[in-house]
Amino acid sequence: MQKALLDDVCWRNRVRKTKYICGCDVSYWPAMKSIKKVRAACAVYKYPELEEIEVAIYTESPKKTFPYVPGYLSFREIPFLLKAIEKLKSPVDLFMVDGQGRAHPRGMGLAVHLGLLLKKPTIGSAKKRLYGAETEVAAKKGSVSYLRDKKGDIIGAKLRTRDNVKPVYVSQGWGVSLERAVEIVLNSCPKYRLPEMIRAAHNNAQINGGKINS
DNA sequence: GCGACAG
DNA sequence: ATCTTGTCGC
Repeated sequence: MQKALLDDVCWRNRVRKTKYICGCDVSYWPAMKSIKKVRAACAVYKYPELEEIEVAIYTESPKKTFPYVPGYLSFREIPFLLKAIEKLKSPVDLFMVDGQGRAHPRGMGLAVHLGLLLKKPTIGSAKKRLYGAETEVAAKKGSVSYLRDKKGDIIGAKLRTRDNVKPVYVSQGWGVSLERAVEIVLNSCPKYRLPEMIRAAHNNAQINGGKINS
């Protein structure tokens, strides 16, 4: 399915106005075996001011969830993400997800798949590498190095969003150039390692603030 | 066969 | 991903 969907992907930049960016994330409880609750959250932020405009949350107690399998995260999280996204009332120009986009074994990471379904520009911002050859990136905020596939083509970027802090992996989703994606992610990290809208989505998706109870 | 492996 | 606990740097 991922290989087939790749034909519909637009790597060209077709984004002009990015006044409203929505960060998305999903949390599970418990995390490992027999998941009882899943919560997806979306946080719309005004860009580049980074002011929160709206938050939408969707919670469910699914009988069964698609397992986490590296390379197939889309099938596990997209169903929940769509539920939270459809609750949004405010307009969104671009979606940012916590995961890879083009930097994926088949070029079909979560961000790309979601963009195809929504027909909206998307960007993938991940905390760890999934695929691609990487090189060191300078310690200064704003520094970039690139992720390449086996052919040597660039499929993503390793971006330092804070001085001396572990970099984030940025890659194209749908309809956004890598250059633009890197620029947007960097402008969304004024004080923390991760983009503000993703941090907000992550926080709102938390089911038990770090405790085993409730 | 072995190592890697988003969340 | 989630949970726990401790340490290091600005």
